[in-house]
Amino acid sequence: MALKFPETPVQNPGQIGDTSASTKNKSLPVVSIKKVAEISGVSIATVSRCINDPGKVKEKTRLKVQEAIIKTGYSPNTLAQNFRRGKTNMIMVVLPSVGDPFFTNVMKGIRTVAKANGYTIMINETQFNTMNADEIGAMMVSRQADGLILLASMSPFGTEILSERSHRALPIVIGCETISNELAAFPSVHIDNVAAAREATDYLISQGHKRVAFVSGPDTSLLTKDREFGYRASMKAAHLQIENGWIEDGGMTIAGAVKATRKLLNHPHRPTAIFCANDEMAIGCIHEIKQEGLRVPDDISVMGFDDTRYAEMTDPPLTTIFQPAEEIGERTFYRLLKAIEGNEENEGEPEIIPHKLIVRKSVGRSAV
Amino acid sequence: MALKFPETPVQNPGQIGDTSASTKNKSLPVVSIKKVAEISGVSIATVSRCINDPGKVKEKTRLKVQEAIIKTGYSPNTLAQNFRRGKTNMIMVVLPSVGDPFFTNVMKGIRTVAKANGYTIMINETQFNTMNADEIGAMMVSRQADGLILLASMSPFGTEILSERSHRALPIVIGCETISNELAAFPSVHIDNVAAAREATDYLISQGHKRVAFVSGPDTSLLTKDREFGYRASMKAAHLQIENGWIEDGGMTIAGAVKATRKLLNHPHRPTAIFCANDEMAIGCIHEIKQEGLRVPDDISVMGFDDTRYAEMTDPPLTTIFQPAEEIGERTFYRLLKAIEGNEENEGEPEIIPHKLIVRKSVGRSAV
DNA sequence: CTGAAAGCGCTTACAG
DNA sequence: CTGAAAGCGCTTACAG
Repeated sequence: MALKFPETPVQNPGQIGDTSASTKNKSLPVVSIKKVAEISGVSIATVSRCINDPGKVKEKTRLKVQEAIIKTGYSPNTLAQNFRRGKTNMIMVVLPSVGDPFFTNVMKGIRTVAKANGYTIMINETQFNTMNADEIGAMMVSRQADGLILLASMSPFGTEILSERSHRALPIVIGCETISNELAAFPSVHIDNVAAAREATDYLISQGHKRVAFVSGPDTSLLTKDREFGYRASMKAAHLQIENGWIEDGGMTIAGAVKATRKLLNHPHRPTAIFCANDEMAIGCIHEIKQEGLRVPDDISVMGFDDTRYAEMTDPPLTTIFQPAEEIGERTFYRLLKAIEGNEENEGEPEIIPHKLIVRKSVGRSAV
Repeated sequence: MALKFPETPVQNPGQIGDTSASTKNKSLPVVSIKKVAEISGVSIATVSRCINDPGKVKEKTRLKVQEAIIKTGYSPNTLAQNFRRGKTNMIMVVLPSVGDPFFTNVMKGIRTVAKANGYTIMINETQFNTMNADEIGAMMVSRQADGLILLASMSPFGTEILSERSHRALPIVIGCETISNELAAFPSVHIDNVAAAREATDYLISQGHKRVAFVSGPDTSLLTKDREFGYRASMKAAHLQIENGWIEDGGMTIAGAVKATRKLLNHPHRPTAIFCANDEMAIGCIHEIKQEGLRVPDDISVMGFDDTRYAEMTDPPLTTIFQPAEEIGERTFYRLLKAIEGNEENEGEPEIIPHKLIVRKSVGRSAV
């Protein structure tokens, strides 16, 4: 079995420490700690102390060094610091897409706690691609961050590798996403997607709906599967049948939901209510229903999931499940912090955050 | 981040490396190049060559090393590599907020070109705070990325520092945002916001509107100022007066726009058309207009800006200005690449990407 | 094709 | 309070 070596070797990396300014690239030579030491007439150790532990340095020395730092415009080479310390004080958040409104508040929560603990956040988007184990593994071993928060869906395939590796590389916490058995060893923070979806469907049924359809995400999304599972459980408990074609994949996007909705509207047994696995799809769903000349909720009711800021903006305003995104973010970071510090106590235990049904105007009583 | 991750899972990880595992933190000692060299009976230089320039190594040696790499689960310490090479192959993108739909396609464009050139993207959000020169400066000197793409608004205050710094640290390209004089030395890629806003306003006027209001972003946003400028220019050219209170700050958010719209609706000379500086605010604006029992566009017309994926979803669908977000992203990265390579030729020259007026249904003929 | 060695810029015990 | 020195893990001329 062949090892994966980098496809492109580094070309002409240039001479490090070369002080001759190139003609093309105008950047001046970067000042190192050595230069500062030289100018201020102390050792590099002392310069380092002035920056990292000023209390240990005599006032007079410190001022001398400070002056040299200002004069030279010196700033420590973070690359060298990180390398030397074996720590970056940076954590990486992996999410599906930067433009997904759901993550606004998750990030807010993460950032709040991160900032308070001296960590910088870097975001990496998968751009809707399901992360595979290799990609996550690569991040884990890259050491470019002290920990990893995974908010993106993972391909269930090959994830066993991770649990094995997890003990030799970066701490990981999984947020929002439901996790597979293979990843059960990782800490996770999320709502109970099954229960929430069940509650949503129960509500639709309580409004007299008997023909309830479900717009799901892609098969690879465990989270979606959980929501689908909750929907199925609710229907079953109410002795309602799910007809063939009532579950359509909307790909978690507006465009996908529009297509899925079109199919549902053309279904021989047209549903009276459509439960979308996220608000984004509910937006597309409502749009398509109206496009077909039908009314929401008079003709068809629509239920969303997430309660993003757009949920209140749809016409009619969307009835949906609220996920406490900010809180999930906060807790996710908190647990990562514990894992980084080696103090994570409930490692394998998922932390369940309560959700809430938000009743607005997109669900009405069934006409049939 | 270099994606170097052996495809093969580690065998018997417990037996590898020394066994001084701490009790609390379960992570095993990480394997270094030295260990691999030892096991395969070659020098670390050769191990390094196997990874970075396999062509230079004898087949037989390579296989031996490969075996040791697989056996140990070795993966190069990226921190050390980056430090040693003085290069990260990573570029950092700074944007205002994760969850802003506008950036979906900008990022898509950036990522496409970045990937093709072997760069990894890291995203940093300012979380709606205007970046100040110091923050940008800190990123620039941190060397944690090879270049910086700024998509967030910058406080105009203190930016002179940057132009000074720019010649001693990271290459920067500014995308989407209009730039101030102080930053004029940086390459930038954006649409002509003044012209686009003028065109939008001209269109409203062409539909018979004489009382046109403008919902702006915060004062710190140059981009918004440009759009406001275009609006003013159009009104002036049509000899239409802008009444006091017709320009309201909506903070670029839905909530802000709702408030701004409320004020506009209560204005003694109520506008017949409202031009919002972005789609996000237009969504809030339409919502508030309907909330007040008025119709769009029958009673009041609404114009957006950006043409995000939600523009088509509003009811009525939003008439707006299309920004070729993906193209902006591509061009922005391309210019950054040139700057990193020291080949940027039109450094100070902004690159203007064409915009387009998209007519949907939120603007009608003025009733008055 | 391979190894010994220098060195990237920093931090930190250690000794004074 | 300060300096000399070791060393983090890697890459790469240089010499063979």
